[in-house]
Amino acid sequence: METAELERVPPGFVEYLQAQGIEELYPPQAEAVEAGVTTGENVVASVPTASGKTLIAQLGMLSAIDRGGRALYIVPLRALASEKKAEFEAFEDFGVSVGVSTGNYEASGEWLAEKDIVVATSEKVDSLVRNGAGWIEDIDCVVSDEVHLIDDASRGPTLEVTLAKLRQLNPNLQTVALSATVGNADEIADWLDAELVDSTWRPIDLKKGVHFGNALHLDDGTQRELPTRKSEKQSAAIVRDTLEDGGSSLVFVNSRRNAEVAARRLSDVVEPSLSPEEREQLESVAAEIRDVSDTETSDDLAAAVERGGAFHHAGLAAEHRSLVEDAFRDRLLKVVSATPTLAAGVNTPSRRVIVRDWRRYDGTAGGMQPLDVLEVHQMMGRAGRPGRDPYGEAVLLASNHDELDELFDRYVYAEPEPVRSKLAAEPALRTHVLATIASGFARSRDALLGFLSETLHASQTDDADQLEAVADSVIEYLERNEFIERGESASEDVELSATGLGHTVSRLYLDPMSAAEIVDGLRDAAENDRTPTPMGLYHLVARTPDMYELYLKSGDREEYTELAYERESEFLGAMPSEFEDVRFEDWLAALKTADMLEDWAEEVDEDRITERFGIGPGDVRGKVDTAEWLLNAAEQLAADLDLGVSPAIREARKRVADGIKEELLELAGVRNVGRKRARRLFDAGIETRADLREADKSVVLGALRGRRKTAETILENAGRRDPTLEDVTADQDARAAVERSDDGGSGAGEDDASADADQASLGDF
DNA sequence: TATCGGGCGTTATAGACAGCATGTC
DNA sequence: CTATAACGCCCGATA
Repeated sequence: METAELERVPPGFVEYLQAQGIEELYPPQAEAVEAGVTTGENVVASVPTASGKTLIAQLGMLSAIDRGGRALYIVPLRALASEKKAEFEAFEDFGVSVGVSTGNYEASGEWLAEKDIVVATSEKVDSLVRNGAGWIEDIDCVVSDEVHLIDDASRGPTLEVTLAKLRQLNPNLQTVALSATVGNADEIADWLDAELVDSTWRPIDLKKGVHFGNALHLDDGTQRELPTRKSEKQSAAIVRDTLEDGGSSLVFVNSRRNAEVAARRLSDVVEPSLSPEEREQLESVAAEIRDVSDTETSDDLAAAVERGGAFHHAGLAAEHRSLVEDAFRDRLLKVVSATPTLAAGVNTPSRRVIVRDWRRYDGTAGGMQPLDVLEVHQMMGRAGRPGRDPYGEAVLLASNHDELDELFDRYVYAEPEPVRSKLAAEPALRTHVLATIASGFARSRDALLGFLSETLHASQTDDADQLEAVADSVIEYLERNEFIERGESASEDVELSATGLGHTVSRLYLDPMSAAEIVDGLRDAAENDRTPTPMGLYHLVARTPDMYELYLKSGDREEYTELAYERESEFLGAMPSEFEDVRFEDWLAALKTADMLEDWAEEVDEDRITERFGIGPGDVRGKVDTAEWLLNAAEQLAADLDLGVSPAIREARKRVADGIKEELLELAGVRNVGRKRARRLFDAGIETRADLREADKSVVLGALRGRRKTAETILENAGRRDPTLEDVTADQDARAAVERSDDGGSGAGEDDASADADQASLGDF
């Protein structure tokens, strides 16, 4: 089918496609049109990655918009939300507006009501539904990207419940679900009353294979010689081979450390082949990476990037990750070794994909477990860049002949697992049962069970008993913790309604178990008439299920047991017994997490923290972010319950959020003043907002290292009458002081280089 | 005498959503 | 309970 034949899409869209050289629809896309994506029909598309899924979604959304409707695009990751937004923004040329809504970006619900297309994460959509955003009911077409993630135990139920709610809110809603190739796409289609487009067609050929010894064995039965040199690893040989062919490689490994080690080694392979121009460009990417964070991880990454390689895992800061992704997409980086983050994230195609490790440590299973077929297929699906590579190649590595056969059976020829709902589990139902009751979707036990019968879970099981049993125990839990109340029991049914506290918990998007822990801890403090300390609060939020705790390493047990006794008086709620309580281990892990948060709020340097706790900059930022979020929730719970501890919580929250000691709170409240600037000003004797308004301008300028423009903005934000700094020279004492304490910080000031000379002489001394 | 390499025991193990109200170095 | 790779340490061989 030709794009010119497309109907029911906004004028301009066909031209937009043609401008990109798209004259003809791919077979799965044509199938989707036949199935009725453009006429409002529900469609489930189960097709390989990079086979034009997005266009199917666009056809659904744009035809809905053409009919005067609006569309919602649900993604699993924030990074994908930004990627999709950027992609859809091209539609603004023909009058289709786009907005994003994720936790950290563009929260305002009303503003989104104006947009034709809204991109959001599943949790955000769930939250919008809970908070009664009116415009959600006006959605005519919802797209669920990566719908197979319903299978994920921790986040899948949210997507499942959210889709069920959207469909209940608007019975005429068109649902377009995009899935990787899975074992049971037909079941998903049945659940959503959708037509199924099930295809294995790809625009570029994907060859899958296994490398063993000196040969690459491919799934079409052919073999290619690919020798490993002496003392060279298989992955190095394959990367070298790809390089000689002018392509890039993506290597999937099973741990962060393996990713870092592999990047170092594979950079050795890549480095000699770099051109001078490439070296120069890589050098500048490396500089940007070092700018993101001053940590060992950051330095190691920059060192690899300079040599044409990189690693990629969740210990990296988000900016690190996008720098690596962009440089790899631009073909500047020739090899990236990554943990599975990259397989699920933004689009990073590569000529060759090497799945080096196919087993991963899993503590709950007690050792190494093979990866799911679906996961390996997702990794392999990254092979082959449309329009750039003639084909893609995905390779597993075997170390012996038996493994060669095993890998072919297990992954190359294997069907992916079916998607199974994980809804019938207490943690998932705890939060969704409360939300369903609080937002009025169900006002009784029967209504609740009725709603649950519309989920994928119900369509996948014959007897509803299990779900019902879990739901009942969750109802009991929620009632015991005063989140819901039972009302009249009319005949067999029981009325259910949320308490004020329950509404707050649902609105804050907290796991009820986290809320219960927080409420208990805060009540304990209030009853004993104690003002909680920051450490007490950090520990309180660190031990909730919403915080992913740091892992206890060997030796940590002793260290943190000691710390626990040392600071026993600060903890909110009873400390479990060191000898009798199995929860002690978890409680200690939370203490380690709290200790890290306290370090951050005590202005300990990022690189000291990452070194001390054995984590990356991405972990620090992630935990700080979560703590900030949970402390905000705690503050609102405290206010709701009138516990009188809100000011202490607010202070602790601000301190982790900005990473500052108490004395800097006021300064950091000024716009454009963060952790570092506040410290510099304070050390120069400017301790308050009033000081900022009255202090000697040259001292302010000196403390801010002679950055005139920054200093002016800050003075203005502090409310200074006459913020101009013309004719003011930086106070050299103040300046020298900050540069000394910055420990050789990189900067020359904007206006003169003489400060560099000063610094050098100080350094020599 | 300094350096290298093998053998062996020890150690550690992927990921990342949400509230609220706007801005770090 | 299941694995694997990297690393630190010790020892002995080597230039």
